[in-house]
Amino acid sequence: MPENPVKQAIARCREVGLRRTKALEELITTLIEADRPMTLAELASSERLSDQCDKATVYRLLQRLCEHAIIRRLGLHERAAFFTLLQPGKHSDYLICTGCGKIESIKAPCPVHKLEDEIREKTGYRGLYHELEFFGTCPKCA
Amino acid sequence: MPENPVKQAIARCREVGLRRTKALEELITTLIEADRPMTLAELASSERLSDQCDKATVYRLLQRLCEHAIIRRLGLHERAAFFTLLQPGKHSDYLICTGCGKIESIKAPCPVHKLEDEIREKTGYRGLYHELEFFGTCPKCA
DNA sequence: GTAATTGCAAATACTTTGCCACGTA
DNA sequence: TACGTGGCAAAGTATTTGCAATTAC
Repeated sequence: MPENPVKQAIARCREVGLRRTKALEELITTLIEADRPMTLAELASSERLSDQCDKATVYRLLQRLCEHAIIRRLGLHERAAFFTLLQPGKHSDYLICTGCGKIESIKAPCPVHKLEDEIREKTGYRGLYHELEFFGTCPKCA
Repeated sequence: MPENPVKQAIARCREVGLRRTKALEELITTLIEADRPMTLAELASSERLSDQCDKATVYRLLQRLCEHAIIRRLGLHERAAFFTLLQPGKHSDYLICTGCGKIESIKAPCPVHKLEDEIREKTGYRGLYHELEFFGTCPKCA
C-alpha cells in the first residue's frame, strides 16, 4: 500500500532533523500535487505558498532539502533552476520542448543503469546518479 | 581524413550565413582547444577572446551559433550555462563531480539512442536530441 | 552600399545573504 | 530555553538589451 506520499516525504525530513513547519508541509504538498519539476519562483508564488511565506524562506527550504537529498535540483536548460521531489523507487527522465518549454516526465524504463554501474566501478565516484533529458520541438510548436 | 575541425566549424558558420569575423574564429578555436563545455564568462575572459571583443559580443555569438545548431547550450547544474561545439559524428555525455564541479566527457557508446527513437515515433517531436549527465562525488572530493 | 556585427553601458532576471524576530522541540 | 527557521531588504552574479559606430560581404 503506498502510504500518503506527503507524509512519507515529511517523515524523511524529520529523520534528517528538519523541523515540521507550515512552509515545509506546503512546499512538499505543492511539489507532489504538481508532479513535475518547479522553479523557485513558481513555488514561491504558488497558491499554497505565496501567502504562506517569503521567497527567501522557500529558497532556504529548497536548499536544505537538496542537501538532505529529499529533493533534487535539475538543470533543464532554463535560466531558473528546477526542483523535483525524490520519491523512493521513482525515477524520471524528461522530454522538453525547446519551443514552448513544456516539460514532460518520461516514466519509461531508463536505459542507462548499466552504464551508470560501469562508471561507478571504473571511476570510483560515490553517490552516483544521472539526469537524462530529451530536447526537441513538440507537435504544437512545429 | 579529419580536416582541421576549426575550419570545418567555420565553414558551417558560413553556410548558415554568419560572417567570418575575428571573434567568431577565436571563439570556435577556443572551444575546440579546450575540448570541454565552457561558460560565457570563461569564454569572454579567455586568452584568445578577452582582448579581442566584449562579453556582449561573445554572448550574441553564442546565441547565433546555438540558433544554427553549431554549438549547444548545456544545463550541467551550474548557475552559468555551458556551451559546447557540436561536431558531426561526435556525441558526449558527461560525468560531473558535485563537489569540485569537474566535468569529464564520457565517450562511451551512449545507450539511449533506442529510447530516443521510440520517443520520436510516439510523440512526434522534431529535431530530437538528448543530454545525459552523471553526477557524483569524485575520489578526490570523497 | 547595406545589412550584419560590435562595444559600451544600462537594465533584467534569478539567486543568495545579513540580521534580527519568531516558533518548534 | 535554545537553536533551527522565517521575514524583509539589500547585495551578488549571470544574462540580456538599446543604440550608435563599425565591418564584412
